[in-house]
Amino acid sequence: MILTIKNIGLPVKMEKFYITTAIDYASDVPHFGHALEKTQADVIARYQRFLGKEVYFLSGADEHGIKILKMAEARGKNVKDFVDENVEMYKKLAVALSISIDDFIRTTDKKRHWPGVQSLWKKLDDSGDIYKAKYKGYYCIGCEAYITEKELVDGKCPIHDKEPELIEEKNYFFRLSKYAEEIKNKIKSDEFKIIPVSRKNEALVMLGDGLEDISFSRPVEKLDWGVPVPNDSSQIMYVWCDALANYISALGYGSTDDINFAKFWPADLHVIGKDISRFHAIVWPAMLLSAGLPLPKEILVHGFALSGGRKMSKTLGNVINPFDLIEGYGADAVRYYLLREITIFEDGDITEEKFKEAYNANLANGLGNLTARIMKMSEQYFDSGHPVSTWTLDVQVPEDYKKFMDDFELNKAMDFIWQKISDLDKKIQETEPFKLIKIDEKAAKKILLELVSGLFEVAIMLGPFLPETSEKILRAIEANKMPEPLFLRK
RNA sequence: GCCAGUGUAGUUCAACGGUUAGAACAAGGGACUCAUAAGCCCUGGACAGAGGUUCGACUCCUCUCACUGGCACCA
Repeated sequence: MILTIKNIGLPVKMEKFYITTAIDYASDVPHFGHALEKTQADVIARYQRFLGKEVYFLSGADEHGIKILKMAEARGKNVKDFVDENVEMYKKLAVALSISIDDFIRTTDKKRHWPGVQSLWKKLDDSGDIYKAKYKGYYCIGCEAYITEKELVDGKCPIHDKEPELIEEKNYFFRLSKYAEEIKNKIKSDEFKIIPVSRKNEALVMLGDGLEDISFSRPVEKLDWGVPVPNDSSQIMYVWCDALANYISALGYGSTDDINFAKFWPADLHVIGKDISRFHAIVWPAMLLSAGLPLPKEILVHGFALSGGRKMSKTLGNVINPFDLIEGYGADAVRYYLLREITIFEDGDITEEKFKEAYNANLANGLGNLTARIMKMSEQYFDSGHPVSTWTLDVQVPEDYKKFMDDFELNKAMDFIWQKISDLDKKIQETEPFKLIKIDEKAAKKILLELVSGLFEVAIMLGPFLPETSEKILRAIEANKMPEPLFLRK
């Protein structure tokens, strides 16, 4: 690419930026919500790279736990094969959506993940925050698992219609209670920042009356699909230590090669869903404090994607498969919808009708058509005498755009870009260069140059959002050629 | 149940204690033609309900209704 961007304020020293998504539970294939979170995180990662930072973008899979064991069993599959297949689909989704992850960590990875998890456990233990105690719970023999009181229907397991036994067992607990005050202060002061503010307030409410210690392991005879507790073969780690540790195990924490850990930790941003905000706002920081590690700088809690205003569910028949949509409209079109039509901090809605409407209005008629009309004129009017590569396209990224991006207001940044697109359409209408060219060639070319510059600016701003499309537009400008239609009307 | 939040045109969102409550998409109409029958211009359409505070409320308060989130060792 010959085109260069001037004046975007590249920092002198290369800053690092460590960003993560949640690791996805490999009990099933990915659904629309996974596509949402990955895409949101991807835009932030791409924007940070654009700012000149050295970005480490991590995603991964959470593959342990009783639920996965059951699911595999129900499908008559070996657990390992079962998670392998599902994880493959998550990786496929990332590729299909152009998610620019640098790394993908799996909790079943004994070489990369387990050493980190076990090191972390030992650290917590060294701090005196791990202790053995009795755990009481309702155990359903049919399920071979504990079920929560809330799951009970008339005091019975809803699946087996049997009363569960109240049993006690010994397992390890983590002294979560010890860190409530410290975490509260860090959240309050934004030293550990939770956005949006509504989630921050929720976290503070949860911390309000202190915390109870949490169960951190399970007896191996109840659950053997997980990471073993160090120095106690009778216990397997429960989800907290195992899953949350992915953020540091991926960087080599606790292994011989921890260069990345030294370089990238603490995380600059954990992108997570509202369903797991408690674990990231409270449990994870407590573990880090206990281990003497710095807390992540920020966590971003996003909403969910609904379909027709309701949760997607097979029974309702409103499930939208991300792969189908990508196949039908292309990755950038799906990204467009996820990033603009769904507000990052709130729940958003998607239906095929809405998707198609937004696609036609904004991608085909808006961006695609604008690119075609500008580039057609450019191709025609700037022929041999105007080699495009010598143009000076001095484009600054507007402050408004930067502000929205820095605040993670992705849909507003998109709105801003589309305002530009609309302005350019109006400008063509008002100045009519296609008529002017016959009367005053010089004036027409001047206007056209402005239009191409405007399109260039749009393409640059679009980079983190629609990488493929941005690239196509930049190439078209560089070649001074009207490209193939970017988005065909559907 | 408790705590917090939301409720504005068909849809998604905006705004402010005070001239005719903005925008986008969708709908209807018009002039154009560089373009993907796209774009541009014009038009119709809304403050959940009931009280109250105020000279005046969509904006503040109370109640009602609806929805959402949190208060879970569900991942």
